Amino acid sequence: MSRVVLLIDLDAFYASVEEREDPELKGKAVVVCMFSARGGDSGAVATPNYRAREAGVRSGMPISRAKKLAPQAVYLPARRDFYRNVSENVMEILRGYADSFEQVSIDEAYLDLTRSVKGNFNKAVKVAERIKKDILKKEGLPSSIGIGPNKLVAKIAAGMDKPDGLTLVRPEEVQDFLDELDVKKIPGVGARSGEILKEHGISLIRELRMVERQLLEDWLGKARGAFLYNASRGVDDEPVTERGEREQIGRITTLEEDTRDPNMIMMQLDRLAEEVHQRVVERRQGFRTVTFYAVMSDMKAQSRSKTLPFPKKDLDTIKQVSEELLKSFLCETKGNIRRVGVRVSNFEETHGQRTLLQF
DNA sequence: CTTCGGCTGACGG
DNA sequence: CTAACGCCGTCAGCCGAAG
Repeated sequence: MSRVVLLIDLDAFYASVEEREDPELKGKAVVVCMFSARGGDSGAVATPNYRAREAGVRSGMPISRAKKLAPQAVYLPARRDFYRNVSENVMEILRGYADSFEQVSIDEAYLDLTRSVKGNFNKAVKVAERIKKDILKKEGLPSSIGIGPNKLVAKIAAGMDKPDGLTLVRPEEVQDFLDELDVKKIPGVGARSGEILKEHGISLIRELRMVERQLLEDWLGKARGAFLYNASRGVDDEPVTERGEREQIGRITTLEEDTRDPNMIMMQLDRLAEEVHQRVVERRQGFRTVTFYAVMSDMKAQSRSKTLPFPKKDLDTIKQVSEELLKSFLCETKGNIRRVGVRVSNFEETHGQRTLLQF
């Protein structure tokens, strides 16, 4: 029996939450922004609502550019903690419908319904309609749903009819559905991979399907090549499974001005370290790796990391190691820094630590 | 040989 | 003025060193 997989995507999530909170925004173009510490319009668009998208505003776009396209829009600062809370409420609702559940981001989740609808896609559509009504009623948020025999197809289907859409792709329809789509519709094919495929004369999934696996691996790397070989055929065996805990915890910020003054940078780094530490404390494990991250004036990113012999969980370790990494970074690198960040990873249980330190 | 550590870059929300 | 521009997180690839 075919699997039945749903991908639920909350439409323009941040903007929809703001619209829900302030009815005055209804009917207006709304752009939720991440403003940097530089003041003015420095920063990027997090989420434009669909009205703003009509004007050409897109996620990730500089705010200054968005304002040229949509000067009349309402520009709001992102309230991420608030959105995270709303997201948790929505995810709890969704979980209740699923045989198995996988949250993939703040606004997206996969549900496997194979058992509960006994492999019947018509029933799955009914469930999807109920889910959409449910989150609209309980949380006041619109959503789009894709239904397919696997995560890949469900995800692409969800993007076909937004906002407030519902798209079903039955197993027997998968190949026809995919064939005429642009390869960039495949999740994992972004600007770079799309460019490489284009250079080889490939723009449609139909054309991608004609390429030998080995060739795709040569062009795009072993893993991506193999993935695309399967994806072009609608084949995806990835199970819908609950995600574990984060593997990295990090914070990054934009400096008020580009600099390479260690004192200025350390002030920010200490602040970031404290926020990272707060989140580490909520976790029962310690980290072994600390990474210092810098974006230079030319926007190029670099990082330096250090792995400790034993897991640690204290603030001082984060501060001291990141300072040490910053110092050596400044020695080895020229040019001013625009953004800095600190990240911890490589989580491990700390309990065995004492005996190992005895030596 | 495999695994780990360090780093970069692509990708997505 | 050679474009502008956040803040997350995941994964793969590559390289050299270590086991």
